[in-house]
Amino acid sequence: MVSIKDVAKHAGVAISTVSKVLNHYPNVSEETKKKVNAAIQELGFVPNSIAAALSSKQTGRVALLLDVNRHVQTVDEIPMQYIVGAINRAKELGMDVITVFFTMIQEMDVEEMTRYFQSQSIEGLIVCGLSKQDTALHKLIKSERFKVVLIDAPGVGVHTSNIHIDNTKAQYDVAKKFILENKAKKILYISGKKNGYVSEERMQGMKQLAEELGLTIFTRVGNFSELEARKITMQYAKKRDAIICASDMMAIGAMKALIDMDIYRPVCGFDGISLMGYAGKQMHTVRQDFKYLAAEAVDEMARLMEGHEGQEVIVPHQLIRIKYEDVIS
Amino acid sequence: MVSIKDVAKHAGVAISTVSKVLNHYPNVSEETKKKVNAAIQELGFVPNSIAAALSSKQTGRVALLLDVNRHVQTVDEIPMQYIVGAINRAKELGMDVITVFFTMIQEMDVEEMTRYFQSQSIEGLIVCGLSKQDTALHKLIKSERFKVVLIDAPGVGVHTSNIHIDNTKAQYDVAKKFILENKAKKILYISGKKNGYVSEERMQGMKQLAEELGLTIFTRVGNFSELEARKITMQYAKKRDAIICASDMMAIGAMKALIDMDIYRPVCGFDGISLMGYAGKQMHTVRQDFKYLAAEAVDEMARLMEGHEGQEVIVPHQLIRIKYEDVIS
DNA sequence: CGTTTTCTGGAAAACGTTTTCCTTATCATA
DNA sequence: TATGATAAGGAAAACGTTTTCCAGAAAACG
Repeated sequence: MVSIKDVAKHAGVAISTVSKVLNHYPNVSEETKKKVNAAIQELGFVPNSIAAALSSKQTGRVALLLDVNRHVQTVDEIPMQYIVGAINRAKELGMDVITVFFTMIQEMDVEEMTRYFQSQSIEGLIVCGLSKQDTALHKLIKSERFKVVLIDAPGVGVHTSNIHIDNTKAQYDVAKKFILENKAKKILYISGKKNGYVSEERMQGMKQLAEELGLTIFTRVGNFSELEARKITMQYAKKRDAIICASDMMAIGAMKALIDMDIYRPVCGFDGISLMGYAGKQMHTVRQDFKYLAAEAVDEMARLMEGHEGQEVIVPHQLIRIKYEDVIS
Repeated sequence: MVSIKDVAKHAGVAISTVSKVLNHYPNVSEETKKKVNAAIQELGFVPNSIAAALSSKQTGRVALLLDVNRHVQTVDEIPMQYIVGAINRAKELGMDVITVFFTMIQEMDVEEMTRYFQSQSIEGLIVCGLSKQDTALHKLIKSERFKVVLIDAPGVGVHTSNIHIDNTKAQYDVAKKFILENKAKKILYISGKKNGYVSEERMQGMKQLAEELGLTIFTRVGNFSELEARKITMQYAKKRDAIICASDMMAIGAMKALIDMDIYRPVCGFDGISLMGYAGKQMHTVRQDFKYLAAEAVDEMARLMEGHEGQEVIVPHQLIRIKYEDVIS
């Protein structure tokens, strides 16, 4: 393995000089730079990032934390979008590769997590879909031992940023459009997780809307589960004239139930996943660009690593009517 | 940051002794072990894997290479299955973190890849969906600089294993069952990628079957593309009485086309993806357990890293009739 | 012409481990 | 009792960088 040492010898300079060239230090003459670069070329030198990390105490390693519950459902495309978005952006930034973790977040304690990340020399955490019960993770974040970017959860600190769409407004807007268009009066709202941040925000949007329109909205907790939404629909849809779901997966569950019951009710979703295009007719929904969200999260992480303070970032969303033609590539 | 040095001092032993305890060396007395472990506990010592890697020249780092063409289609769940399967198994084995790469395999050259993996101190590559044109990657593999496990591509060497189902047999079996059950005579076969290994194997299965049944099978290259399969179906389905596709995504494309054309033809797929359950009626297909496949690939990588020679691993598949109820969780 | 400042580049410590030798001490064997 | 074998643990080099500090040369200044 050819090292910086060999390069130094071959170029007739000191080790430190090679390092300076490698890291684009200012105080190296053009001439020396050329010599060193020539030596690098000739010897086929490749810097060893492990050694660099050890020496500089900076690994640039970031972990992407995904909730294990999400991909039990294999059709859920959102985690993949996060991964693709994050990794690609990380590469663009020359940031060290992102490692993906599927943690049973609920089951780990702070100690264990800290130990793990520390031993892996991970400096930053991008956390997707944190909920209130994840106490250990909350503690970890508060400890400010790591830079943290939260996707879809609140929290700002010196080392903590968060990024998400305006869920309240999005739910309000899409539901309003949907309700007015369908002249719906008796809404069944299937909400997300109890204690989930986004769930509560979306619920808030529904409440605002209900008040504004003078409607009472019948709500059931669907837990972001397709199956649960299906059951709820089975049970309550007959007496309602429209169904609004806090996620597309639940909207799919609802639609499947309606088909089984052989009745028609308009359904409104949330997320804008491609699967919608396969599963049903066209449908009102909120389109979130998860890849973009993750890419922005990485950018935000980069900011934190440069020493900036945490902040809240709101990314835009779109109201769409999704259908098969939109998702086929 | 408390280091091995601090532990040594606190326990009143030498640095090397602590290291030996950490790595379960045999020649350490129980007494010393206890002292050291106590010190580790008291100081909250966490070993630094970066330093260990540098010193031992063993990182245990493995990269999972996924073809970028695959997840342009956001609904393709297979890459995610690979990721989950591989990462979870890696964790079980205590193997070092798996890094996920989305490569435009065709566009990379050997130098670039080698440099990248070398600089990241990556020792093993799990490659998914290699095809014949990927010359650079082929060179890289032949160079035997890295341990390689190929998923769905042939190749065995001292440092190279491969793992896959028996594609020929699977295609033969599922097609036979499908054809006999539907009493089909005029088959349209939509094949995978030209020059793709699995595509050719599956094609081989079809040929065997055609010969055996005395049928001529009309084949078109679908390139594993839903859209392409849709077009092919539009063009040729009328004159055929059944459609067999080399992948479920293409089967979905075909079914969508049939709906648009308002004609019925039985369709046979391959892969057993959950999306099938959402997109259509029930359908014959071959179920591959991609998570398991990836997990086995990681096991195989572990074997290679222990110094064993490469080998070919065939994993089992299942013939199934997939439907919505099977995939909803 | 002497003095200070600015530029370059080198020497060496440091990062936190692993690993290879050595040195004792203990023990069994002849 | 002498001799070798074995067990336990220590000292120090090595891994490949970064980074701090220092030295010398050249340039700028008065």
